[in-house]
Amino acid sequence: MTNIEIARLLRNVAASYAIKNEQKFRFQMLAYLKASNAIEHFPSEVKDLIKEEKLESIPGVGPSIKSHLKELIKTGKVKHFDSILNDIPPSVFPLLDVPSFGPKKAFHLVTEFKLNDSKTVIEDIKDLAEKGKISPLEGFGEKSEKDILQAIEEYKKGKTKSKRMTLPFASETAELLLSYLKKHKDVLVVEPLGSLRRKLSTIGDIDFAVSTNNPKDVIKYFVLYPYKSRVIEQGETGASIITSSGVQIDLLTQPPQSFGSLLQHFTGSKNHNIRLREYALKKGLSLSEKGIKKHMAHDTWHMAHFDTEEKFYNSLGLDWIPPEIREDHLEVEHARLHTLPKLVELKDIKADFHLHSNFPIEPSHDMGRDSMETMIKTALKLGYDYIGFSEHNPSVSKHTSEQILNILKKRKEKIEHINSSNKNIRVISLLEIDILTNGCLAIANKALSLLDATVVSIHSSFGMNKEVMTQRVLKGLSHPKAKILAHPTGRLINQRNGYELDWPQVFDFCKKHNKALEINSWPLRLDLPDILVREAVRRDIKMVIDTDSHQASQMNLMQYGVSIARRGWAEKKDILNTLSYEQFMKWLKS
DNA sequence: GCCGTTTTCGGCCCGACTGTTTTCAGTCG
Repeated sequence: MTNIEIARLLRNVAASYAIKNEQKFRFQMLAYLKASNAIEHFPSEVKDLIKEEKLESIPGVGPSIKSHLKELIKTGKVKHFDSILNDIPPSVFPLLDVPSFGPKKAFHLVTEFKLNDSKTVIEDIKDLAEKGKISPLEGFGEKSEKDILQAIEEYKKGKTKSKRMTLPFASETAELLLSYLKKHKDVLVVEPLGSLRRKLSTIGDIDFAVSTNNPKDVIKYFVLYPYKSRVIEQGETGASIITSSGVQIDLLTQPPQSFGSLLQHFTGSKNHNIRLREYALKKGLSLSEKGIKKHMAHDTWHMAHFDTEEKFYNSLGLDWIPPEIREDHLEVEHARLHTLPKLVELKDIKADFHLHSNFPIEPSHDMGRDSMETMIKTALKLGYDYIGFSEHNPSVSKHTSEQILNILKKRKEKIEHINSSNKNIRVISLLEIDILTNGCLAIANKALSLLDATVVSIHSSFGMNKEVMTQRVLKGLSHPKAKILAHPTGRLINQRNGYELDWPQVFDFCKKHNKALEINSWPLRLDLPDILVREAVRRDIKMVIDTDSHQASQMNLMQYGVSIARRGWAEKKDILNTLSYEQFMKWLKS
């Protein structure tokens, strides 16, 4: 059973508690939701943690849920869960993925109409709404019946509660609206926030905070956005719309003197804010997007306002926390103790090691579009001191080993020529080499000896089981020339999950043998994922941030890789392409 | 059911919005 499946099961248990008696089981419900959320995003699989006796390292998993999870993995079911879930028709749960459906509404409709088929329940409700059978029910009306149809329509188009867009797509969508909002005279400051500001690799919906003294007109203007398809809600301080491309955009406003609190609140994450409010509550303070409320004598409250985020955090006795790490992963503790990491920044980057030029290498996979010279020019513009070219190895099936040797000799001469004629930048001769299914590198040692080092990666047979795949990767990486494992999980966001690896074993290997893991900045990869970066940082594994550019214009994707590194708490010392050329070459030959 | 810089017991984040109500319940972020 995967973490995602377990998380769903726990979510269903929480929903069942809410349906049975939300008041009575309020805290059980919250506890199960918390555990569900934590497990869904935890870097190690529950079944592995059980083996390693480390289940309690998941925040929100205590003695009770721990024993339930052990039972689940051992027997495939949990008596306690069954006893809770048994009273609830299973057809309630698929509805929880539909926007605007929560446990109560789903249960109400399922029992009212005796809808017992989980496979058809969404369609069944759609039929009932179309026939006008829902509006007469107590607690429902004409409008809510229409809203149900709308929500199901959007669900079927793919806007489920978990469907997310890629970071660059979200950035472009945000940019359009940003320039629209800035045209309004009462918009003093506008910032894209939420998951976009925290630089998640995927974005759910786009949030904006506006500083204004005239929220009414700003909101009116916002909901008139030409590319909107409809308005979801509209209030006095905020509104939500859906764009014609199906993206939800939320807007919240505050006057300038409270803008800091608004930024803080709207940036999230939800879990970070919950942690922060729990922390504040112990000091007798109550936090919201309006400011910090302090309980005074005679049951009165004093509200403190903050125009900047720094002042907001500082007034709680905390250092300002970079948005990328506001995920309730101990950052509040570190902020209190003044031990937050100094995260790596884009300006620290001095090199890029994963560049595909158009050198005629007759590669095994896609070739680059631009010449080495063009990419070098771009590298200089980006302020890099050195770069590494890593074209795919020449196709093995189409060449003899002699031909491969000749191609690489020519490439070596070319790079040597570049280095002797251009003193502004150093070029390292690398290659991205396939790790074959048997763990061998795709080209022979004689050819490899023409290179400074190699980047290695998996491009075939993704379906191997975890143990075999791990041995394959480690064997490939054990070659003395292999120094960097590129896009280590092989995932493509929204397209494929990547292969399975035994991560503790991979980390240990890298540490012992001086190998680096790549953080690949390609928008659909962003691989290593942030949670594995965090684990690598904890274990002092070195990483490199690369763009995997196939043309010069893509070299500015570096920013996304840096974002992922920052989300994983990486500092300058963790990232090898912050080193000087000499220091890096020393590592490369180590 | 979880958790600890007042606590191993007694707390548990906060507010907005909508629809259906006439003071609230449900959902969301």
